[in-house]
Amino acid sequence: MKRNTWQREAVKSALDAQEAFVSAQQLHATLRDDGTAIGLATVYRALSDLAAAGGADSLQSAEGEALYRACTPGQHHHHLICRNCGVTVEIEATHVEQWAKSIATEHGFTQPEHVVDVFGLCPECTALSAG
Amino acid sequence: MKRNTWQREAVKSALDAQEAFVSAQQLHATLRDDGTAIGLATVYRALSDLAAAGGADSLQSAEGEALYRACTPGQHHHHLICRNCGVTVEIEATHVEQWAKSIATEHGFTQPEHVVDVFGLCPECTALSAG
DNA sequence: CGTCTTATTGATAATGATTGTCAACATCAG
DNA sequence: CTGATGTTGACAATCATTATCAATAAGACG
Ligand SMILES: [Zn+2]
Ligand SMILES: [Zn+2]
Ligand SMILES: [Zn+2]
Ligand SMILES: [Zn+2]
Repeated sequence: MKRNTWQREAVKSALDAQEAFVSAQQLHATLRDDGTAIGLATVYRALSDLAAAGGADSLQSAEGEALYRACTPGQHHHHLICRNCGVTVEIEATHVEQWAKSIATEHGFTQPEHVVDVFGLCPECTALSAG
Repeated sequence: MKRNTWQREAVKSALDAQEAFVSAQQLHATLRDDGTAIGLATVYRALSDLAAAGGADSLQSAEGEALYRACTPGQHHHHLICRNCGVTVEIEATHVEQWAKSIATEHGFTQPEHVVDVFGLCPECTALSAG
């Protein structure tokens, strides 16, 4: 049976406070800086559970790090992510969903899943890099 | 100046011989099994260079491993990949290209790039898992 | 409230892919 | 051929993530 611990709550609200995708390491550092003594392994476990339960989205950075972000549960969506500051916008991709399904079926593939992410420079980072 | 070595050639043709995405480790093992004595670090370097030069596609497995596959240079495309055996089909995604560009522009993001991959079970693996 | 079962924690070790190091080596222009 | 230097490969180092496991604490039950 699953128990409620302040650790899991702490991770959840620390994640809610982020507006960008963050790694387990970063979130752990943030928690520690805020005076929350919590184990690194616990943060990993909490994030993993959150993602599995649909309470968080996860993706891999270009370097292979696992990044997490709070999201509205039950809503399938994708992300537009600033590759400089990490700020993230949730986006709908209805056409892409259907395209992915049909392209898989066309080739006889079953149980299709898809990875769809768009990376770019957000307006602010664009302005900075142009300066 | 860049020099030609048999090692780089060996990696390139070993990659050409694969019909699925493979990791550097796997390719190194294959080469060794074929009697080609080559260093692991060299395989990593060769694959990295190949991908940078556009001679190979790369993606990250769900476990975060970097996987490579030979591809036709200059051709932007995406992949439909069997999550069981790794067999891969190159797919066009014209609509998705445009969607990615416009969704980025809509939100003021510049220099958009995108990660689009479809995973599923290939016909053969579907048959096996159904048995 | 006290007790008991057991899920959870967290310090630490272990894992495993990838990268850095650097002396020995091989390529190729001259 | 020969020298300058790009490349190799064995090995160590990194670094994110996972496994261990004794100690802890949640919460069901009486
Ligand atoms: Zn930004
Ligand atoms: Zn989708
Ligand atoms: Zn398959
Ligand atoms: Zn594309």
